[in-house]
Amino acid sequence: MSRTAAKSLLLDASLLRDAEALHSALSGLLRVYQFRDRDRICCYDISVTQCYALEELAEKGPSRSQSLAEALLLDKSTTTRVVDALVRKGYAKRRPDPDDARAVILCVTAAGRKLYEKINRELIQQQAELLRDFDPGLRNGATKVIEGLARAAQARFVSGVSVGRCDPACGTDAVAARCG
Amino acid sequence: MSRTAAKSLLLDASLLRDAEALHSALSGLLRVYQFRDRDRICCYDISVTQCYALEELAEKGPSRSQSLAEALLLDKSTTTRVVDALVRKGYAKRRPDPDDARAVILCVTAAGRKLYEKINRELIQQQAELLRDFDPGLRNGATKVIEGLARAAQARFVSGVSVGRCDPACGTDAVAARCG
DNA sequence: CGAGTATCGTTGGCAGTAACAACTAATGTC
DNA sequence: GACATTAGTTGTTACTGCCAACGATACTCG
Repeated sequence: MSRTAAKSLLLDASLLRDAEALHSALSGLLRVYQFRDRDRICCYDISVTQCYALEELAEKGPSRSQSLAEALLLDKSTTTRVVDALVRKGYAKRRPDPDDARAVILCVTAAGRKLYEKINRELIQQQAELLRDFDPGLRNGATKVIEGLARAAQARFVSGVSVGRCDPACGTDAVAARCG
Repeated sequence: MSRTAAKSLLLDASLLRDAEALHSALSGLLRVYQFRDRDRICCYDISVTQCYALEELAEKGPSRSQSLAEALLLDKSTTTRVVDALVRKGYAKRRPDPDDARAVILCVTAAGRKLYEKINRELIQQQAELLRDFDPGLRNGATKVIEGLARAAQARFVSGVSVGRCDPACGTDAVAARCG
């Protein structure tokens, strides 16, 4: 055990350096892409979150409100309101669930699918322009790396029990507010 | 030119596939990390955007409101309000700019720096845990890829003239709202 | 069966995010 | 010194996101 501990300590220095670099790089990436999404998606008729919801419904098919919330990592109340907006704008609709009178089935309308596909095409087109400057061999690798990172982050940050989060180790003092 | 065009067409198929895969992977990554940030940062006393602002001021030093807005890719009015919150909570302060009576100099307070460093340490620690499962050779590569992607996206999505965005080619019809 | 409990989704309330437009005050420019 | 420009703030609107409370339905077990 002491050997392992020593080794782990040795690794820690470089690991922390890497973690810091990754953190910094990811911050930048997130910022730019959030900006891009605001900028592009909001040129149309819906907000970014609304578009994510539309995407989820369009790609994965009809869904209950709760599973949509889980997929989007949103609170159920937020999901209700996001769907409200989509319904109001005619891009989604709610149907009663025949199996459970409490639940609703959410699905996209034809207009919703059309809009989603249009936005999606544009976003992908933008990625294509960006990738065009990359070495073809790197392109695939980049996606692989992102996917791996996303998977790892999903597993680690979105605590196993699906919705429950903020494990006891969260922060050290001012945790009370949201994690109490 | 026709040869180039033909070649470009040939490339387009694989390029589009790659773009689609990247788009999808990035969507997931963004979603998980946004969730993580909400979850971790909001355990403390500030919101995600407020933390980004704090970070910018702590890492890059005092700054005018406008350059902070540019760095965060936010509207100047949003920036004003984000800073309002930080000032109210005692993490930042505004000082008059001796060179220009219209401008203000924004800087973090000691409490602000302390809070930022604490949050930052935690976020980096989380990345380290995540990276621990990665092959050491891959770790560095991952960061490189993310950095490259962020740079390319910055250059491409954040149109050259710093703040001006939504070029004429944006979307095709419903552009009016924000880009008119 | 029927009381108690759990779950599904909605609503209310609050703070924050984000944009555009209009505005004030200070600078520049001619 | 008039006129446009720039820096930052404020007003307005819509959306995000959380927690808590609620009504309605479903489950459970005595």
